[in-house]
Amino acid sequence: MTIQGIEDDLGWRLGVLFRAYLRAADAATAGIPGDHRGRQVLAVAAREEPRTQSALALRLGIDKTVLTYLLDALTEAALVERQPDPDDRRNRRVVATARGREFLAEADRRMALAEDHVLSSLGDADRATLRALLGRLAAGLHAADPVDDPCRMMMEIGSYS
Amino acid sequence: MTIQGIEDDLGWRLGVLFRAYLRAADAATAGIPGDHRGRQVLAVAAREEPRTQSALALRLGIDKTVLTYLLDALTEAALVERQPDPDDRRNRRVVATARGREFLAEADRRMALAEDHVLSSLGDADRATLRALLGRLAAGLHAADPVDDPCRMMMEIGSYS
DNA sequence: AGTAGACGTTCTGCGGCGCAGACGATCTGC
DNA sequence: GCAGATCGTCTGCGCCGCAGAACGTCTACT
Repeated sequence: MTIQGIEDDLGWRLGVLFRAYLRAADAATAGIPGDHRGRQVLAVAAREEPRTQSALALRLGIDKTVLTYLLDALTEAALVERQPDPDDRRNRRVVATARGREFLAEADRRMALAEDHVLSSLGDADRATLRALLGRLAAGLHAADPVDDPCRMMMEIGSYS
Repeated sequence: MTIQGIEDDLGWRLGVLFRAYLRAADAATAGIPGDHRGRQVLAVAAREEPRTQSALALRLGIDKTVLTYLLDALTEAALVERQPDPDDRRNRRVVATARGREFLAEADRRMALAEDHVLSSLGDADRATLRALLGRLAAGLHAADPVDDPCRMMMEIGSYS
């Protein structure tokens, strides 16, 4: 009924959704160091075994300095290990331990429930549609991510006022 | 091709999208104190004139202590004013100045371009679908927000391990 | 072989923000 | 009037993104 309320704002919608997701995800991953981020690190470590920590951080979109102490915590909990790369001793391969894989399986089970909780406003078909659209969008954005400088976008938009 | 890559994760997709949106939005709102958050405050102030700062903060999902210095910056730039409420002198009504409304109109124009940039992977029909789904989702989540304690969700999920 | 530059990881410092707690000013119910 | 609640502000804590430096390691060039 409002002329143009804030709920029409894409940023507001994304913010509300993202915050709700974060709270649900952190509740579902309580017990894993780093909560939802720890689970994401664990998931990539278990399923992709990235060659370098930088690659892992870039993939997750988190800062490499944050990944350092996230890995410290996960290592201390014996969920992952930093293995020296014999081919290039600068690199640290991050691999999940057996215990880490168990935690990941349990965390994934709980995350599925948390996601259902967040998406509970939508029916099954709409959830699938939303996931698909988000997937295409994120894939495109992540591919363009390293190159995506605001400067170029600003050139499209033009200077202020 | 991966068995279950991280790009299948809802959280990863949301994170990539949200971060991309934030960067685009902050670039588009450069010049407004508080960047994209300043614009949101300005938008609510101009279009809804909330009775209290608490209501404004709750509506935007930001912390009231953050809103305090966001309003300080916006006030110093003469975009909004804190007006004492004659009915209840504890409250501060936040209203946009004429200059604030001009800035908001310009910012909205630039934000529309920034959104197009973020959503450029999608066709017009898919963008509309995504916006609609996000709108329903955010509306439901925001309505449940104040009551949405992780504890209740955890009861649905069950205890760990 | 030797050296300069590039790369990966870690550490430090800065700034922003969510969160909890405290405080003064103000309103409301008894 | 007075106790308790509410609103706005301030302070302190912790997390995280970002920039920069330091150190070990690899690569390329001479």
